[in-house]
Amino acid sequence: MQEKPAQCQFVAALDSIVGKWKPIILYHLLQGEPLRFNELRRLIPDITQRMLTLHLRELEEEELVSRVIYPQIPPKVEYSITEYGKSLSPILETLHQWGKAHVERRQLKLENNEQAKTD
Amino acid sequence: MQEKPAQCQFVAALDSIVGKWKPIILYHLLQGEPLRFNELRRLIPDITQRMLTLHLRELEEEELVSRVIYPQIPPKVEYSITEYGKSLSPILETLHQWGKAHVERRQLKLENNEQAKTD
DNA sequence: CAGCATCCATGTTGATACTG
DNA sequence: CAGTATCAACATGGATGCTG
Repeated sequence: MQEKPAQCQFVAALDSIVGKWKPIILYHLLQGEPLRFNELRRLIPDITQRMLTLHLRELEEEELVSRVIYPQIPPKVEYSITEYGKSLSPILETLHQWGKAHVERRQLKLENNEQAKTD
Repeated sequence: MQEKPAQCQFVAALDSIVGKWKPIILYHLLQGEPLRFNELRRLIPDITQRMLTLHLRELEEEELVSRVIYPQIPPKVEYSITEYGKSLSPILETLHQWGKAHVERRQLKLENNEQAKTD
């Protein structure tokens, strides 16, 4: 632990966040409303059933998301962000802001390249 | 782009940061001093030559890191953080803080479980 | 010193079909 | 509705040997 202290924390944090769909799942749940399985699917059109299940299980395992089952037919399951999960909000927000700027910057570069060609 | 705006930014941001070793590489370069290839290897003992090369190339590609070659024998190459790369600092810092708390929390839970057993 | 090339092991995600 | 199971594809990382 002593010889690679910084790395541990990064890895621990990133493990909770990475996974192709975790940030976007957390993002939606951080809006505050509990969401049902199929509601999440609709909000994240490209995700497969399988990956949504897997990632939700992992987030639940880490106590970032809570899962409430209503024992009824048809089944109803609601996912919501936990108090602990809310502590991720600053990270997600920072990532979101930076990502936005990053995309815009990349876009600008492409446009400049196009411009250079026609000059 | 319109139907999944949030996702794009997250993915864009995370792409720049993930990769098993990127955060730790950026972390070291963010200290300010330019570092040579083998200096980075020493600072990150577990990384392989291959991965250090690959990740540095990707970071360079995104203009987060700059690579300066001194044409001499033996070769000398220095890597340093770019101005743009410095904009990642808040993200890395936030991740680092959260990761630290996350690890401590997990540790606490384990201890409590041990405690429960002996009770 | 600072790499590149090759091959291989593993992990992650996707496609598809099926179920209480 | 909210999953599970299985198989296949692809991405990521590691080990090793070689080079200007």
